[in-house]
Amino acid sequence: MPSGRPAIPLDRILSAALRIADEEGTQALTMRRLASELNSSTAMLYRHFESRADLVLQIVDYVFKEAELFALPFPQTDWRQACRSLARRMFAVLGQHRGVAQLLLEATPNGPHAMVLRERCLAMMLDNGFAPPLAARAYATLARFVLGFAIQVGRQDAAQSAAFHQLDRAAFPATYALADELPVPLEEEFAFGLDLMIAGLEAFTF
Amino acid sequence: MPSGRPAIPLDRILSAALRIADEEGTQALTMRRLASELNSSTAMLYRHFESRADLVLQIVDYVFKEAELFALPFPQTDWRQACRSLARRMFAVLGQHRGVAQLLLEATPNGPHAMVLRERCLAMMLDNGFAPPLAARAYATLARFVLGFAIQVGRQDAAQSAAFHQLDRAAFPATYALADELPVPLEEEFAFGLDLMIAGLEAFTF
DNA sequence: ACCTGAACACCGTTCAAGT
DNA sequence: ACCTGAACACCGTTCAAGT
Repeated sequence: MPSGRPAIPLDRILSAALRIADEEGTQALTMRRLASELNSSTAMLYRHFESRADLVLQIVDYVFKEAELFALPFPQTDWRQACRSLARRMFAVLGQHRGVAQLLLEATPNGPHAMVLRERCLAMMLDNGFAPPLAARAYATLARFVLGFAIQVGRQDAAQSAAFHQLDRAAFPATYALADELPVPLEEEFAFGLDLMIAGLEAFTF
Repeated sequence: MPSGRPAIPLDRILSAALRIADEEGTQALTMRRLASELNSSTAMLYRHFESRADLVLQIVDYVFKEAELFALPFPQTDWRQACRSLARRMFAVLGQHRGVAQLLLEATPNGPHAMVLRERCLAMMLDNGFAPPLAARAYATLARFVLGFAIQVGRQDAAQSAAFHQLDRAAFPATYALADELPVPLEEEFAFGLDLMIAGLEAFTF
């Protein structure tokens, strides 16, 4: 092929990387795998990214932009609903992209989209009468709560549910009695924990 | 050296592995590194562990045993204090051993110690009048909350705190106003979130 | 029986050499 | 200017060969 071949656009690299991470898991996202997916070489990738960690950073920002979390409408009338819907949306997005939550552990998102989202959320809390220290702690805690649960998506043992019914009833009476309720699906744990935290926040806002 | 040299005891391997993971991070815990720490070879490790994942599993169980979480006294008079102290202890243990929380993501702990701990916690909740579905959800959610936060220990950017004071005040008024409160230390986020969840649980227990 | 050295098939990263 | 093939220093895992 002659000399006029264009450089591979960044968007195409990132979407290919995201697809690999989602479909085959984070560990399958290697520089060689990504390069071969693009019919190119690993050295070419180092023209776009300083390192594998840098690639990860750019993928995270790409997802934030794709999800347009920052564009969520905030019904300022009720901070409970605003917090609930934002947290759920964020959890859903991170859960959908398996690899991204794990990547988020390595680098806190300080890209432009994440900053706008934080600003809008903090402003909403202040508008609703949250004292400044409470707003800061509430936002930080909720954000970390979402990430902490999102990172655990898809890690449940399938074989675990049957084990609770085969326990020694005498040694584990309480666990045996709750065998029908265990294990709790992660999504339900998330929703329940979120409701508990919002209910707990009520006590701080009069 | 003659033939009588004994096999390396499992405890010595696991404690060496834990020390490497704690001091140098999970990524430094390679089979070669661990083998050379023991003045041995990688092939020898495969006599004790089926794979690296299996090594990880045994390290997790080793920590549970070391921490003796299952031996915590439960003051059955107050479920709030019992939940609070157990969650804090667990968080502290996991936070202290940097690598272990990360390893816990890969394999839910179903070792004997984890099972005893779960039994005692569920029994305590039932004794305090929790309805069975509530006890199951409360325990599952609290356990996952602890792990979700513990896994984020030690991942904070040191350079981040200064950034909040250098923001464009017009574009980010709320964030700028809260610059003194941000970022919230992870330990404080954990304690605050735990208090919120326990406060939220009050509503379910009359 | 237990361990070793060396091999196999991978990684991330770099760089002289091509067009 | 942009890309490539090949190299370097690593991985986890396996296995014939030693004692």
